[in-house]
Amino acid sequence: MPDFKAIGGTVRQRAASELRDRIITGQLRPGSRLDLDLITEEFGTSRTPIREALIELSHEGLVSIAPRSGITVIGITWEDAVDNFAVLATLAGKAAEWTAARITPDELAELRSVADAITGSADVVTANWRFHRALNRASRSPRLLTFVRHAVRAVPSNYFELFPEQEQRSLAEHAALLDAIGRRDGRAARLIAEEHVLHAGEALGEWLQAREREQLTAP
Amino acid sequence: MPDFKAIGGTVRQRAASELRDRIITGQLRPGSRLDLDLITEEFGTSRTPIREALIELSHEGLVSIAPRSGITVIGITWEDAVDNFAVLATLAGKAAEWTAARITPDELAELRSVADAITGSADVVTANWRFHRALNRASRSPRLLTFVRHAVRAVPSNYFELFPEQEQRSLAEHAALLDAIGRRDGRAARLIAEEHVLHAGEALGEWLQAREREQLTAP
DNA sequence: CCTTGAAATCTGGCATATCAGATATTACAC
DNA sequence: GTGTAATATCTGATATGCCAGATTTCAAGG
Repeated sequence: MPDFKAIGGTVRQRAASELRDRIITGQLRPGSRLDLDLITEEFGTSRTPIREALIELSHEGLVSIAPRSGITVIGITWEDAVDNFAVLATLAGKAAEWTAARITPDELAELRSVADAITGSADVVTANWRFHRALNRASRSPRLLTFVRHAVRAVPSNYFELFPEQEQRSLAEHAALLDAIGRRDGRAARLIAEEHVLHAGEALGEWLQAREREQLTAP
Repeated sequence: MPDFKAIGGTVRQRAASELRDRIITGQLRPGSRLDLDLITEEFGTSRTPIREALIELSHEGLVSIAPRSGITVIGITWEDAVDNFAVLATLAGKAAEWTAARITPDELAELRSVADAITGSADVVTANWRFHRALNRASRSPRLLTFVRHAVRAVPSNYFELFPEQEQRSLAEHAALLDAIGRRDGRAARLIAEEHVLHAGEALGEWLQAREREQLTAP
């Protein structure tokens, strides 16, 4: 979960982050066309960094760029968002599996303490994020991490602050996961991690679905 | 498996494709620095498209761009390449699961005929690619497809032509997969597809490992 | 000899102008 | 009215040039 609230250094990164969020949150509707010069004007910069930000989003499947023709928002439906979370769950499962196989005793101890730090933390969201980051990193797979990054980017940036009520179940799942990793049971770790993330995805799906109904009712 | 031998239209796409291949195949070694102006000169274009191509590769985790400092090849070790294939296997498994749940009878019939067309085809590689593409598309998940694309891009472009001896096992696995999908057994489809791709990954791993030993022996 | 800091230099980020493919428009023939 | 081809226009792609942050160099001070 990189770039978490980190609004990057370069104009390009900031623009990509901002535009991504507008698409993911539905401010920019699928099918709508984007005017490069208009965005340029809004951001008060030149076209180059905006253009490059949009190229980035096109690789993420959020917009479609037709050479010398136009830029169209593809966006993600709420079904897509749930799919994305399911993919994230699959990736997290694989990460947990590899972590179980590759983690060192020191890292495991560290991971446990990071997990314990979530309880009673003033900033549960960040603490939780740290846990998952440590977990993923322990997989020692830079390749896998790039995929996790992509999946996390497609999650609305404010999502992780939305469901505090999930906290109890989440903590229990963390404990079970750590237990499996401690036993070096990769298969179990994979299943638990996958379910864990999937649960969060289902909650997101319900929220998005409800919001879509609202928007249809009172546009 | 998109962009298969499609060397894109724009300079940026061609450059990205070419540079990616040099990194993946090891022509550009990890740790080596890239000179933007040098590459520009080689491609006979301006810096903009080359720069954008490198930005793309940085998102794929293949190079590291330090703002106003330098561009360094990260590359992928052969362990990374195997990891990448394992990720692809995981994604393919998920795609097969969803395909089993979402495929229409028409699509299934079409998929069977595409599978049959592999046997005795003059171009087995392309026929095989078509099958996997159809399989993935039937999952009806644009999100998942973007991830599959990313994973496929990190596979050496000539890899799929390297191991004809795998053909028999491959065909048997395709049949088993189609059978599972026909039964709408998502769980089985996922397992079979995952194993299927993993087998290919293992072969790649052995090949890369052998090549690395060669290079260490006679550099 | 090591530290420090200022200047030279290197490098990518950004701004701007121009180019070319794609699309829309218009005029004309039928 | 319909089809078509010439043309005007729109839009991203590319070429250049300049700028600022990062790094290196090197000399002065200790």
